[in-house]
Amino acid sequence: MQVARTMVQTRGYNGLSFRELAKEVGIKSASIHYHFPTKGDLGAALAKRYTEDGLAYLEDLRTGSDDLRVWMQGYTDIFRQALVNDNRMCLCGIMSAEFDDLPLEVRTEVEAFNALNVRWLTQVLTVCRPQLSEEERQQQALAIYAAVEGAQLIARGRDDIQVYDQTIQTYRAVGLLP
Amino acid sequence: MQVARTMVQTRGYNGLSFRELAKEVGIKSASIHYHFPTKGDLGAALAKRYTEDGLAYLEDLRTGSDDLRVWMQGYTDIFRQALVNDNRMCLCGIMSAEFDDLPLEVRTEVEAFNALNVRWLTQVLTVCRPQLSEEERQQQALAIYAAVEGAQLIARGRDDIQVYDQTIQTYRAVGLLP
DNA sequence: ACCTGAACACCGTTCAAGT
DNA sequence: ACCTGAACACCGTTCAAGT
Repeated sequence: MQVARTMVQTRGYNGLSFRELAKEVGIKSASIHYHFPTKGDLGAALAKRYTEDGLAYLEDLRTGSDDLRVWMQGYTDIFRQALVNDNRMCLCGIMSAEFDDLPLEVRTEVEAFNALNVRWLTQVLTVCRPQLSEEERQQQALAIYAAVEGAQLIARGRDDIQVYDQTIQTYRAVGLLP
Repeated sequence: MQVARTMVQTRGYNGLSFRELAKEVGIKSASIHYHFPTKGDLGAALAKRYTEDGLAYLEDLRTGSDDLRVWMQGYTDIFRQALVNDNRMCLCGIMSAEFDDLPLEVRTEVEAFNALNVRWLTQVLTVCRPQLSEEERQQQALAIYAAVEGAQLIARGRDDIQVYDQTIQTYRAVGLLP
C-alpha cells in the first residue's frame, strides 16, 4: 500500500498499475487481486488509510500545541511536504481531478477526506474567529481547504515549490488563512 | 478535437482513449494517429487550442466592458461553466494533477495556460489595485488563479456547484478576489 | 491462506497496404 | 492525402490450478 500510495500521488488513480505495482513489491499482479479484488477496492483502501493518517497528524497537531500559528503552519506543511517529496500531490486532491473515473467506493473515501479537512479547519476557526456563525466558519474552512489544494495543484504544474510558498503567503496576507 | 477535449475534461489525460475517441468520431484509432502521431501530440494540441479559446474569451471580456465586477464575474464564470457542463474540469487544471504522466510537449502547453491566466489577472489588478508593485500583483494573480482552480477541484469532488459558488463568494468576502 | 499462468478484452503505437 | 487491419507490448480482471 505504501508503494501504491506513492504511485497514485505521482501519477493519479488512472496511472496506478496492478502489474507495475506487483513488479515493485515482487509478486504477480494476480496476487494483488487476492488482497484487493478490484482496483476500486485498492483505491478505496488507499484513500481510507490516507484519511486515517491525516486525522492522526491533525489531531496530534491540535493537542500538541495551543498556538494558532503552529496549527496553520502544520496544516499547510503537510501539503507542502507532498510537493517537496518528489513533486507529489495530495492523494485525494489528485483523485478529485479524476472524479468521473472513480468507482463509487473510492469517491466515498475521497469525500471523507474532504470532510475531515473541513471539520478540522472549522474547529481551528472556532478558536480564532469566534464571532462567526458555525455556518460561516464551515464555508471559510471549505474555502481555505480549496485554496490550499489549488495552490498545491498549480505549484505542481510548475514543479516549483516557491509557487506554493508564495501563494500560501499571499492567502495569509490577504486574510484568507488565519 | 471537440470530443477529445470533453473526454479529457471529464476523465483526464490518462482517461483519454484513442480507440474510444475513434469510435465516437466514426473512424479507426490508427487514423487518428495519422493526424496526431502520439497521444502527447493530441494532448498538446488540445491544451494549445484551449489556451487560445481562453485568451479570446478573456480579451473580449476586458475590451467589452470597463466594469471590474463584470470582468471578475466573467472570469469565475468560465470555471463555473465547466462544472455545470457535465461536472467537467478546466482542461489544464486536470492535466496539472497528472503532471508527472504528461509528455513534455503537453507540459509546455499547460504552463502556457497558467501563464495566460496570471497575465490576465495581473492586468485586472493593475486597474483595481494600482498601489501594489508589479511583483505583488503577479503574486496575487497567481493566488487568485490557484484558489479558483482549487474551488473547481473541490466542487467537482463533491459534484456540487454550490460548493463552487460559496467558495468563490468567500474568496470575495475575504478580499482575495477583487 | 496465499500465490501463479493463462486467458480475456482493453490500451497506445507502428506499419505495410489500401483508396 | 487519408484511412485501415494486423500486430506488438501494455492494462485490469478472472479462474482453474498449485502450495
